[in-house]
Amino acid sequence: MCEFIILFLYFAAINSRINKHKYHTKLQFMAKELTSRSENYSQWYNDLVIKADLAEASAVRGCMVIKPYGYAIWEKIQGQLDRMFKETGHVNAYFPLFIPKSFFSKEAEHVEGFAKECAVVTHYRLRNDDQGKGLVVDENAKLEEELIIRPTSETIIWNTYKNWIQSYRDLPILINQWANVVRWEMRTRLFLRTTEFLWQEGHTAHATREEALEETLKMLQVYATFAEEYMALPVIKGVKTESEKFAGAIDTYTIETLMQDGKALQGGTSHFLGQNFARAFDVKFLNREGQLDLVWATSWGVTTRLIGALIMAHSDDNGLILPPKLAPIHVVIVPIHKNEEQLSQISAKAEVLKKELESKGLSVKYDGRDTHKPGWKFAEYELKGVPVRLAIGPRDLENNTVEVARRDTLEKMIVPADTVGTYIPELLANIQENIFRRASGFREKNTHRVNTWDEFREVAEVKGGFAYAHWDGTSETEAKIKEETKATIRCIPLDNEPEEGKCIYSGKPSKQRVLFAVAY
RNA sequence: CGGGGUGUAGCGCAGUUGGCUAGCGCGCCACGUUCGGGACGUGGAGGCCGGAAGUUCGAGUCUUCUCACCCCGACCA
Repeated sequence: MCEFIILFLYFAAINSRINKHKYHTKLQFMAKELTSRSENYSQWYNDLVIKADLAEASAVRGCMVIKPYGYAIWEKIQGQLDRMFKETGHVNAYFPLFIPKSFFSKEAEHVEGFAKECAVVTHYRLRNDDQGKGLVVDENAKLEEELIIRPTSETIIWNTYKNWIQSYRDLPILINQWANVVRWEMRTRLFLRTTEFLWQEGHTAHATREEALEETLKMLQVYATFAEEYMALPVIKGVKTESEKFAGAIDTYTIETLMQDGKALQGGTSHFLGQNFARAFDVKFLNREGQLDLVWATSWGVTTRLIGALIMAHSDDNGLILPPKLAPIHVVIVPIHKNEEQLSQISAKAEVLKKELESKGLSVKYDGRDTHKPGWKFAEYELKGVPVRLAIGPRDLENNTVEVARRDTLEKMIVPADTVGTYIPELLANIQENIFRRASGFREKNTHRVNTWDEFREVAEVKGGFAYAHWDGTSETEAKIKEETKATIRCIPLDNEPEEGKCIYSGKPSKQRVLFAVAY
């Protein structure tokens, strides 16, 4: 308690020192060449992915190259999620990219759901054509059984689990894998929907229904915590309707997020698979009572799509805004100098600050390149969403100060150089919080409780955002609503309060509101 | 997979009723002056005009086919 008070007073003292030197400037310039959100939101997104150097289209239709800066964000996401999976008792493993076609047909709903978008390997050899047509498929090298490139791994995994499980003592199995999957999509967009994408898929096996259900919800909560605390993205947890659930699941749980254009984006899913896959692959175990029983299953995943969510939730017309906890670079230091001598003095000072900040666990980049002017660098790092920028010029050398600029608000202030080591970590925490608060505020402003069909249509077709509305619980009504407005039921929220009402479409009685939105 | 659009230098574009050595801006390279919000000057490099076939004395330009990408629908994380 005593330490706490001392610490508090210490920070208060620093803050008052900073305030003396503080000035605010709201910057009005626009980043060159970046389409504004109001002009064309979807173009803004495309521009941003390219200009921030996150990814680009590849020579392969529908597939992207994730560039180093984009991949660095994915590595931050992976790193944190992997820690959280381990903390909840999971281990990593790896299963094959190829799945024998026959495995797929074993679970009826599952095939039904994925058959339309599978890439299939039919041959295993190429040869040089005798007629000079170049390299051709060797028809003599046809596979006995075609291989599917995994769109998801339930089938190969449950085929394997069958051999691992004999008794309740072999359970639970709590495995995750980091992998790539392929789903042959017609229309693709960088990060949001590509033919090949990276993801993580957890596959667990349990002795009881209760335990599997608990696992499903536990991992949903891991995703929700990750989204809110790391991505600074508020989520709504819920369960999918029959028509929106995973092919082969009993229930699909989801975290739903809202993007700046008013469209919803599913951030992660956790499936309660019941005994469906155990039945399909004949995975039985001897329970404590000495009876054979089918194993209970879950699976759960998030994909590189999260990077798309990160971009669309927070960024502005100047470029990316990354939450500090997922930013590859926390702080960039830019020198401002008139000559070589000044540059070397400033560099020396910058290196000291860099070391100090790095000792606090921050990732710091000093950009001492002489090939670009400071203004160019400012714009560049704003485009890339680096949360904090320090600028050091001759005036700062004289006054022993640095200029601190925060990316989320574009505010600039002068602070004493000696306080940087304590001030910056605080500022980063503050930015993380502010971004989350801003996204939450946006979501609140764009969440509507609607009671009539007209109100509903206005949200779906004009205003955008989430609509809480009564629904009669039938797939028919759900399909009609989608057909007429493009809005879908994102989920039935877990924290729903029961409420008597009438379905906005059919007028039939309803016991609760469900969450509707037009979605990505 | 249906409807619409675009392919000319790394990127964004111009290129006339078919005609001479295919241009412009940005970027790139060299040198110099600059550097507290995307600097400027001078010089330079860079093109099988998406690909194939055809019409023609002659094709970036006309015809056919093909491929890729973008936008709108159906499908999806």
